[in-house]
Amino acid sequence: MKKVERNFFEDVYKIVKKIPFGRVTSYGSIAKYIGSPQSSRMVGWAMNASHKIQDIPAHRVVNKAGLLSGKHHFEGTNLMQQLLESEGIEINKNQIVDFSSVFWNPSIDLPPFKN
DNA sequence: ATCTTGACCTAAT
DNA sequence: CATTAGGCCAAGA
Repeated sequence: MKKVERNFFEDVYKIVKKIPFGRVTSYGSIAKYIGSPQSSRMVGWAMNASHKIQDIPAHRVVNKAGLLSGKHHFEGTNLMQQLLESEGIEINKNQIVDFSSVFWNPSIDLPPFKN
């Protein structure tokens, strides 16, 4: 058995994979769902490491303000925005339009924290 | 082993 | 409104 990633990262990946099409969520919400509401930075780190993993729609994860804080980590300058727009999400100035409508809260849509 | 940085969030000043 | 500080955990130098 090989444990390349910590349990924390795996949990993050699981949730990110479960983000529905055309929806987005925030780092903090994921962290909170896992049980560490103040470990949102780690979610970002998990995303940073997710570039080598497939099935990780990191473009669907933004910050709490609906700002594409991680767009600079994608290829090009606006790949993240294009991916989101291709899912029907409007973006203006790196900020998701009507963020509340497309926001997807794992704590609500998914069952309570279970491993 | 220590120190710094990081795709964050909240609260305080 | 801008800035600071605290918190969380991991990876790189």
